[in-house]
Formats: sequence, structure tokens, C-alpha cells
Amino acid sequence: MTTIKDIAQQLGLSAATVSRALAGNARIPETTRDRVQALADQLGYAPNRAAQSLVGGRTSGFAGLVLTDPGYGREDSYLGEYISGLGHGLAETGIDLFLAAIPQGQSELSVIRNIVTSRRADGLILGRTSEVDPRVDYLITAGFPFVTHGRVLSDALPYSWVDTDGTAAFAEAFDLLYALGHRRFALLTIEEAMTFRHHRTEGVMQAMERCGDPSVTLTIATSPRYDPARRVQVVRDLLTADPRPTAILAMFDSLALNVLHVAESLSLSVPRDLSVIGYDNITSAAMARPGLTTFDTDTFSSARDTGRMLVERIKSPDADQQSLLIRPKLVLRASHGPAPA
Amino acid sequence: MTTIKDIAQQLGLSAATVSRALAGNARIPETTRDRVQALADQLGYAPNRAAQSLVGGRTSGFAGLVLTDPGYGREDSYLGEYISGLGHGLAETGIDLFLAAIPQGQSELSVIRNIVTSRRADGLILGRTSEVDPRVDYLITAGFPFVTHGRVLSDALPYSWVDTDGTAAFAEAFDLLYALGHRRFALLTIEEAMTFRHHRTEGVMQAMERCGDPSVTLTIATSPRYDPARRVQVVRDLLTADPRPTAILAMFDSLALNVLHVAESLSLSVPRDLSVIGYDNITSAAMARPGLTTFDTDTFSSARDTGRMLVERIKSPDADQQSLLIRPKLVLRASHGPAPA
DNA sequence: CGATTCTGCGCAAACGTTTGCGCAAATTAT
DNA sequence: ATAATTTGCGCAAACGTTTGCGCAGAATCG
Repeated sequence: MTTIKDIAQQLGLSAATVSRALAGNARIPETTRDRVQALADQLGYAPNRAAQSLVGGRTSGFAGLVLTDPGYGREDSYLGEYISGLGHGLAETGIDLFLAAIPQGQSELSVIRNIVTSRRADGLILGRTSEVDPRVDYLITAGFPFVTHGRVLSDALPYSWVDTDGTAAFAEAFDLLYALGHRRFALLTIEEAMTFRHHRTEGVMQAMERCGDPSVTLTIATSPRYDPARRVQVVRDLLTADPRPTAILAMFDSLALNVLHVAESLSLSVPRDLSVIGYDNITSAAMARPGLTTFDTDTFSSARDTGRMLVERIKSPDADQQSLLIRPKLVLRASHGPAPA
Repeated sequence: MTTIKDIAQQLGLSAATVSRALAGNARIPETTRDRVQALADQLGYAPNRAAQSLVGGRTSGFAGLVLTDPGYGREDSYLGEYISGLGHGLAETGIDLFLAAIPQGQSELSVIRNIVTSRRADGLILGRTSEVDPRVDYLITAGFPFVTHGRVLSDALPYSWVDTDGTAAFAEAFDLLYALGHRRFALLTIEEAMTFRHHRTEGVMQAMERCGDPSVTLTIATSPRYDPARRVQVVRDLLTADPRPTAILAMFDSLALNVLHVAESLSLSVPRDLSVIGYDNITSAAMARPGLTTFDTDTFSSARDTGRMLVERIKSPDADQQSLLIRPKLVLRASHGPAPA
């Protein structure tokens, strides 16, 4: 309600001087600065963001995140942790996070384009990156600051990213289960060409090749999006195959928890008949019985780092791109064990 | 990048006409409107939000939500569902949600004050309402549109809210367990004077009084905030009391899951030795073994309704306050059963 | 045919802030 | 002493949009 003009008037100054005083301009003596600041505090003055952002293409003070439907059932604690982390990473520098839902009938890309052209945000965060990602292409050509959580496949593209090292993790998971005697492996994956699918699959492949054991088999089962019933069916088919795989690596925890459930309904004992390992360590992973062995990716911290990185990009758009690859930590619980005889 | 002036120039019109044409003003003939719209689409024009919001105290197009730390451990799927719901409720009308984290050393109230005075949002959503809530008082006197998710205790205050009927639910939970023969009840509650604590406690009290059975006992145990170890200790004390309560009503699911865990570590069998009922139906509640009997509050939908209600308030600030009390649905799983002999 | 109404559009002000330029007074240097 | 610099501040433009007012020309009415 109070504007810079109110302060100026009450102090017998001009708006320009008040603006400079509040900005800490050196040309304004400290005595004046103090007077202005005091009155501003007393009046509870806060600059009108719209006016600030209007002048000279300045910052709007917002970083945007487009809410997409993951489509594989509730992602559990993931989104909440992610958003909290982002918010905190950004808040340190006074930038707020804004969330754009995708209106009926629009594409995510069109929402992003709209945000960029309407200057509603100073930067964007992109989640759920796919191998070839039109959003990344667009934002690079638009010269708009952004950071992705996850990579794209091409590493020729200039952009900043934070990701978890799914390749290393899935190789580690394979090695762990191989050492426990497992030979019939299955990888439960997803339909879409998300980049993490590529990397995590790669990890399993590499580890399999490295161990060089010809008796190892790997089945790849694809879990459909948007269709819980068929999702269950795929797992059921996998677990009733003959011979049944004894080691299941799931792309992420909610898929792994599906496996646990189906196994229960088939009266298969985990980990006696079947070992299951997930990825992300969502809270349900700890609650499930048996507790799910998985990889902790510290979603909160990595989201916070993503937020910080975005702030960097907004502040110095011409600086070099940064990237951060986080090594997930194996969390040993009760869903894995020695291969059945 | 493209402004209304660019369009005006290319079409040989004035900015005013273009603005009116895009707004669908009746004084502009359809032919002109179409020409303008076509070029706007072609150029990918989106109005600069800052400029829009500057003129005439108009809308900024944002609704704000302040991120607070619940303090009782990860809230699991709750925050994610809530935010998704809010986002969708708002997106229907083109309003975006923005999240403000609380910077180090600031209070939530000061963050809210700042949002209001800087006109960064057109309306606010308040979660985690307490019995007497200074945020509500402030926003009412400031005349700023807001909707709370949860109530305050006084019903003399003019504000709009969405809440779940914890009183009814907890009475129902009591009745259910009473009918199963339970007589020694415990209510696991929280330290702070959140309004939901009042209502849920009230529900138990009312049901207890209504049944009029003098043999019923109720222990109230308080779970501390920010301290997981003490949280476990409180539950442990509760479960090792002599005589031990056989029916535990927990204020919300994550507390109930704590009980399940401690019970497991004490080799108590749920539901044979102990019945546990939670509230909210977070995803972990379904994953836990035994599955947690709880109340589904349909967080996504109620958050969506909260968003819609806020849009109403922003659009017609002088309309009557609205409120919405949602009756949670009991979800029967395996964590409750007949009282032990 | 003159008077009135309607149609299509433009002018200019306003929203609140920042910032380049400039100007007078005070201070310092010569 | 005058000249040069510094200090403290104001003027005015600019950001992109909306909107009240007004003005021509066309259409309609009596």
C-alpha cells in the first residue's frame, strides 16, 4: 500500500532519492539513508515487485517449475521433498518458486513458452528430462536461464544440470545381487524415453558385461504408464515366468513396491524367493515390509543444489554451465538376500 | 519479447486497439480482432505480467503458499498431493501458485506481510492453522484474500476455509474400536495448539461420553516436534505401560506408523495385541505391514477445492465467506482388530 | 436533409519503480 | 582568490499494459 512516493513526500525528498537510499547507493549520505530506511520500516514498505520487474527487464523474483503428472502412480514423498528442497535453495537469495500446472489441452512446452515470453519467471527448473528433450532445446535457443534435474542424452548441449548417478547405482545393485548368487535378473523399466531409464539400464548392462558370466540372464519388463492394472499384470507375468527371475531391479521405488505387493499376492517370499532393489528411497520404502533395499538419492539436498545452481545461472547467465552428479547411497534393508537354491 | 506495440505497429493500429482486441472488447469489430489475434499467435505474444499487474492494482496472477516445516518428520506424500491439488485448482483459472520458503531468521508472519505489501500475490493459502492464528488475524485486518486449509478455533472470524471433519472421524474410530471390545484407549497427539488437534481430540471425547461406559480409559500421549528419538520414546512408554492401552488413535498417519514400528520392535503383534488407526491415508499407510487403517481425506481434491475457493475470493472479495467441511472416509486395512482377551 | 446514434479507433494518463543526466551548493585543490 | 571536484539530490524518461475520453466517419432516424 505504501509506495516510494509516500516516503519521499513525508521526508521532503524525491522518489529517486528514496529509491537510491533503499538500494544503498553511495551517492546518498548515510544520514539520509538511515532516515529513509527508518520510515520505510515504520510504514512497512516493500517495493512493488511488478513495478520493479517492469523497469529494464529486471528480475521478476520467481523461478518456475512446471508440474507434470508422473503417471506411474503417486510419487509418494518425492515431489514434496523435491519442492521443499528447491524452495530452500532459492529462498536463500530471495527468489520464490512458482509452480505452473498444465491447463487442460495444453502441452508442457507451450506452458514453458508462455512463461518465457510473459517474463513470469527469471529462470526455470526442468524435471523428468527425456533423452531428447524439446524443452531443453527451446530454452537454449531462447537464451533463458534454466537448470535440469536429470540430463538429456546429448552432452554437446550447453546447459546446467543436477542428476543422480543411476549408472553407478544400478551397476552396484547388480554386483551386490550377483555376489549373493543371483543369476536370473530382471530389470523393471518404464515406457518412456526418460534419460534416467537409459543411464540406469546402462549400469546394469555394464555390470553384466564386466562380470562376464555367460550364465547370467536379464529380462527387461516395461511398466505401462497411467494404467495401474496393466502395471500389476506386467509384474505378475514377470514373477510367474518359468524360470522365474530371482533378482529384480526396479527403475524406482514405487515400481519396486509394486513388485513387493504382487509377490505377496503370489505368496512368494521376499527375500527368500526373490530379491528386489529400488531407487530413490521414498518414505514408503522404509515402511514397507520387508523394508525395501534401495538407493538414497537425497532428494531434498539435490533439489536444493538445483535451486542454488539456477540462482547462479540467473545472476551470471554468461558463466560456464555447471553440472553435479550425485552418487546415491545404497540403503540395505530386507528385500534382498541370497539367491534361492 | 514481442510486445503489444510490435503487434500494433505491424498492423498499423494503436496499442490501445490491440489491447482491446485481445481482451475481446465489443467495440472492436471481429475482423480486427481476428487479425490481431492471428498475428499475436504467430508472434507467440504473451502479455507481460508485470505490466498487467502494475496498472490499476490489478492481479499479479499468483496465489502464494508459505512453506513451513511440519516438524514431525517427512510428511510423506502429503505435501506433494497438496501442492498438486492446489496447482490444479488454480490453473483452471490461469492463476499460478507460488511457494515462499521462510528465510533463515524470519517468521512466517513477516514473510506473509512482505508478500502482501509487495503485492507479490493476489491471495494466500494458509496451511497448518493453529487455534489462535495471528496470520488469519493479520490478513483479515489487511483485507487480503486468503483461504485456510484447516480452521481457527473462533468461528466469529470472517474468513474462508476448507477442512476435514476430524471430529467425526475420530468419533467414528472410537466407536469402531469400542464395538470391537477395546476399553483402554490412547490418543497420540502433538505438542502444538493446531486446531486439528482440538477437533480430533474433541471427537474422541464426544464418542467416549456418548458411549457412557465407565470402564473406558483414555491416555493422552504427546509426540514432540523436531525430535525423532524422543518421539519414539513417548510411544515406547505408551506401549510398555501397565496396563497397556489396546487401541491407539494417532493424530495423523506418520504418528501411527511410528506406533507400528515401535510395536514391531517390542514384538507386539498388530492387530492382535494392539489396534492402531491413523488419519490422512498417506501412501505409506498402504505400504506398511500391517496396512494401516486410517481415514482418507482426499488431500488432492480438498487442496483443489481450496484453490478454487481462493480464486472465488480473489475475484469477488466482497462475497460471503465460504467454507467446506469434508467428511473423511474410513479405510479399513489390517492394523485394527478385536481387543485382546 | 439535418440531427442523432453508432462504429472503429487513437490519445494520453496512469500504475511504481529505476536510472542517466544535470544542477546547485559545498568542499577541496591550485 | 579562482578553478576543479565532490556531494546531495531532483527531473524526467522508460518499462508494457489498460482504460477513460474523445473524435471522426458511417449509419440510422425523423
